[in-house]
Amino acid sequence: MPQPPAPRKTPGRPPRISRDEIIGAAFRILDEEGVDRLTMRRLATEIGSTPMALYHHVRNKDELLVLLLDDYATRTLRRPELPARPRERVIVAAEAIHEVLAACPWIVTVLTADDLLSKPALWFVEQIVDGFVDCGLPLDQAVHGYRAVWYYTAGEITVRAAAARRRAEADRPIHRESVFADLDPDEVPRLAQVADRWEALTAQDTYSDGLRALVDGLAAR
Amino acid sequence: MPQPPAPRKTPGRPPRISRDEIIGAAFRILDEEGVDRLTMRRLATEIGSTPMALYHHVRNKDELLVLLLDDYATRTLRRPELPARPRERVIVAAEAIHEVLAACPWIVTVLTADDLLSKPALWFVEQIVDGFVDCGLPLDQAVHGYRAVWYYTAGEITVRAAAARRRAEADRPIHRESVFADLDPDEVPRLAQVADRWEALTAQDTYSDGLRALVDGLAAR
DNA sequence: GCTACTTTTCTTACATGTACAGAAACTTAC
DNA sequence: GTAAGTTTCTGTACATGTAAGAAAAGTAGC
Repeated sequence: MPQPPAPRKTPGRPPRISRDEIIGAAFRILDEEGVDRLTMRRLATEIGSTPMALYHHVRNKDELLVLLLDDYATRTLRRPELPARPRERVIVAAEAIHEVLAACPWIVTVLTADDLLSKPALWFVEQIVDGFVDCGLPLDQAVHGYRAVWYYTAGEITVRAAAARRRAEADRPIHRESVFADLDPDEVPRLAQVADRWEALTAQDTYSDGLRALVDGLAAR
Repeated sequence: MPQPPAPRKTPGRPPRISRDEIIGAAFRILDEEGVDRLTMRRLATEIGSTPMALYHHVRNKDELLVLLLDDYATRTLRRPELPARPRERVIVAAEAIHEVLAACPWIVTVLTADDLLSKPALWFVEQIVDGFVDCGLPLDQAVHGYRAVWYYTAGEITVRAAAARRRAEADRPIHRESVFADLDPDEVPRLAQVADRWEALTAQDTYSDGLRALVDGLAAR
């Protein structure tokens, strides 16, 4: 004879939805309809509930996005083969994080809201800190080194995402153009020199180059 | 005899408010009541107009904030004495930008929306690019160097602002604590080692240290 | 004067995140 | 059974940014 599915022991009204269900539905919406369609109302109807019911499982929309990122990272982050040289280890670990984050631009609004110290990322943070220690840095400085790498990485992602968003809304008169339009070659000669190539130059992906420079500089202390 | 204030020649309904007036009022509100009170409605009543009238002088709220930042930077940015050594020049210029931005946390939402290529900042960008060129970098690499510095700077500001915001809302169970609560010393030994000092370590201001490392690494190419 | 045109302002309306106040659906104690 | 307590859910309401269109206030040509 079939039992009642799970004889609950906790008091109170039994939940009809769960945090996992919310995250799953949110991810579906994100995937199929884009980040703009991911609203609390849309999400509620997706799981057959009401907007405010969500707030019993998630503090607010930002936390939901953080949880989504956690979930995504857990499924996506694969621990790479780490090179033996500590400096390379730092770089590979940072690049792995960067790669995952760069692939999901929707987290940008939350990227800074929590500094990516989610559990799946901890191993990578460990590798970075440990790599710096193996480079000869004292532990405290190694942590600061990780912070510097994180600042650089988070900045790259957010700035690049903003640039992409700006390109997408091509109708607006691009701010940069107007600034670059009348550069005074006496005042800012270098900028005037590259003005026409600025767009192309800044479109290049130089994350790894900058990262290596940063790590080199940090390890050389 | 007093003339009618300015015999207009342009057709159309004469404007009752100006962009400058909007920015001025916005700044007053920002200063006196904080960024949370700076809403389009509040701003409209401040200058005796209606919310939608603002939109004829400003594309949207983000652009308003960018304009505000421009205005603020124009009044605040003072060109510092630049050292002779190119590497130091880059650092001083970057620190000047950082100092101004760090002082007004309200721009964080816009920081990335436009990459600070506003006119008052151009001189500083020039100094950074020129400093890298004088370090021996080809012009293209110098521009990339500036980008790296900007990524690092923007990241530092936004991440730090987010951390401050999080500290301000001290009621919520801080995410970081829960992540750091049960660190497995076998899995992440370094992190477990610094877990109790993490908060203090990351609260330190290490912007300049990281910047120097980055610039050193970039200049060494 | 009047009409056409232009530019700015105002009114109304909507989507969004979320606060707040109960109502609903359980368990436990009697 | 009933009462108390706890947790989850629902309904309503508000502040916000802003889209769309109507109205207002001018100029230019007649």
